[in-house]
Amino acid sequence: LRNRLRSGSEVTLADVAQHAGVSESTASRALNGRGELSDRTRQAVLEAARVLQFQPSQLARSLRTATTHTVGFIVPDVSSPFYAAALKGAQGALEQAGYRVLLMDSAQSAEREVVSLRTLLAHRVDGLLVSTVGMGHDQFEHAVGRRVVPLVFFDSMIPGEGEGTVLLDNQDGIALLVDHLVQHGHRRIALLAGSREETSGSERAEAFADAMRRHGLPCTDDDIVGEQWLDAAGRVASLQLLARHDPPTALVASSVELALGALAACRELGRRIPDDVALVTFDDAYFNELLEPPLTAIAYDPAEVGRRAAALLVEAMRDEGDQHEPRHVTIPVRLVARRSCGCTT
Amino acid sequence: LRNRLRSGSEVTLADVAQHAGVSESTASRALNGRGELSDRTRQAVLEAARVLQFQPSQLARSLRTATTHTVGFIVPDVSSPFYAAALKGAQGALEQAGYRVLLMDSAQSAEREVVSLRTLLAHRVDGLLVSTVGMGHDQFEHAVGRRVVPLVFFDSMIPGEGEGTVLLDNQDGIALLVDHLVQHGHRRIALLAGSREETSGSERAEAFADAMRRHGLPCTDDDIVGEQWLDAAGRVASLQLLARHDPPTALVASSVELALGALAACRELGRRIPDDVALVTFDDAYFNELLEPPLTAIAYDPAEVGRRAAALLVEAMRDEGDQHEPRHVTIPVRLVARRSCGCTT
DNA sequence: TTGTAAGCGTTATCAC
DNA sequence: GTGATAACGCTTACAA
Repeated sequence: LRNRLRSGSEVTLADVAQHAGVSESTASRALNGRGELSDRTRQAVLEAARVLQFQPSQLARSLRTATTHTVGFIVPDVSSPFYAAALKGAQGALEQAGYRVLLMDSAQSAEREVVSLRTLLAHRVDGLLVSTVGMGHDQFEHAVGRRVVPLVFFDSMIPGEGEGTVLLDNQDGIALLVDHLVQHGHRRIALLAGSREETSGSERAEAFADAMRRHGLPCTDDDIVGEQWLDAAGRVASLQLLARHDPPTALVASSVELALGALAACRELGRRIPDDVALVTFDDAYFNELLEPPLTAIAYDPAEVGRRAAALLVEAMRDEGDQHEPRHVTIPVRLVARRSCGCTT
Repeated sequence: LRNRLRSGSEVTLADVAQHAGVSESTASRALNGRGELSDRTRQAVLEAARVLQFQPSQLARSLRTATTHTVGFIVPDVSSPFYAAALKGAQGALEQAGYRVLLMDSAQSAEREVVSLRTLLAHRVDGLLVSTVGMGHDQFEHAVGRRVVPLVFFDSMIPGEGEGTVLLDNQDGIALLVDHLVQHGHRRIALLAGSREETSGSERAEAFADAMRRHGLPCTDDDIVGEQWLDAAGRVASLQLLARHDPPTALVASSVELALGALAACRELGRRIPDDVALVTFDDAYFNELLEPPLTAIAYDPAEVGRRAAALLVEAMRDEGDQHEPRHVTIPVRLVARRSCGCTT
């Protein structure tokens, strides 16, 4: 009783055991439903725990069992709609599976990502969910060291690393966009690109070049501009593109932020969408419909990315022993045509 | 060496000590910079730790020191732009102060919020940052029990609880909106309300009634409609309001989600903004400028809410002993006039 | 069915 | 300066 005051006022298993008149091990068993024991003692222990409002220390439990039921989650920017949604999806799925999430924001820096990784490992997380900003293999290896926790990448990966990856169908998304513009008769098309250090950035850029090539259309390095996922970057890139002597007649934005930047640039320049220049984008934000003009976009469920990644990770943590092949899942995307491409819906 | 294989392949302090040829206590001291010890041994230990890639177990450390350097963060919905931004602000500030964040999403349910609280306490977090969906005092007391961890509320609080609160200036924000509409000549104004269970919902509703009263304008319960922060709810409420025989000439949305719903409703009904009905809103999302028409809104820095809350919490955790008065901070807001109110900027 | 005791990886209090 | 040793709060063989 007085004991409680001393040790941080926490009720411990010892208190419960004493109150119930049994040993600590019996109390432990009763609470965890392990081993056989009489109904009377079990009830007594449960009752004692209830009365004392006992809450087992996860710390002590984890130290003993070498499992924390905690997973680390690393993203370039939690406040971005995509990552926020993915986080929500993952958090929900993980909580259902009995895991807590420890969150880190790498702030678009590979260096901070490495630090986050180490911090999370020091906390002995049972698994890791990461969207990398582009660590190299060496950097990654150095960060995790000899540690062997299951890890799954989502949205952005390091080839050959991790027990799984969950990526959007970037290839298909960009192809849908370009095909659609070509159907509208466009031939000079440019891409507003994001960071090529990230998988989604590089895949979308490559997919763009592929699609253009497939249609027999010209596509040089000059037609793929930008390297940051910021609307400011989208604006600058668009301004630059539209200032050409022979400007593109259509713009493909690699993300909605970039598209917003393009929209702003067009207003500044007095270019009308889609008449002067068409605009289509990856990411179908919930406000796309309400913009002027409504934006033609690639839609998908961002929370699903988090959920699938979580599912893969939970599986990997479950049978940690066996060494199975890394699993790769691709999240499907679809085209939502509105007015910014030239459609008159 | 072989030791490592046995115990989860983790390098422990014992390994470091052995490698450096010193005792565990000395190794600990060297790594933590406590106590005086010769430069030679300190170097030896540091070197051993480096070579072995030693990473102290935060688990063991926490169990021993009774401090986890972890804070729990509870929000109604991480994927909402506001909470995502607040989270980012808080995470950054906490990380700088040496704390990790354990995230929980209450999914708008008081019940789940209670569960989250208990989970976090079981993990022995050093502090709590929570935006409540509206637990009652009793529910709250029951959840935390006799536990005494510093807690600060942000955006939504429980009166009389916690070591501090960080709220937006809801009163001022709504007043600015109503005043502005009145200046435009509006007299029949209605409010699209959010959940009155949350502080921001109730304060905004009350502020609206106050402002109307102050201007000598009529304001009954019928003029304050809705009770959820969803755009779908905003749409339904708007539809209902505009279907009246004597519809309001201006709508004040309590949040940008609600405003988006209103926008959608107006389109469906063919009502033109601001000519047929004016629309203004709390929350200045980055796309407000690009909507049609651009939305007049109350702007503020959502990340700042998180940062301030984190600062308050860190302070409270630092001098946990002393019992000082709860601190309350109010985040200032400002009006950004665009076209949806009738301005012709 | 229940109790005893060892141990998880640290830090802190003593001695030496 | 440095090293035993005892916790921290729990789980789990192994005994009884």
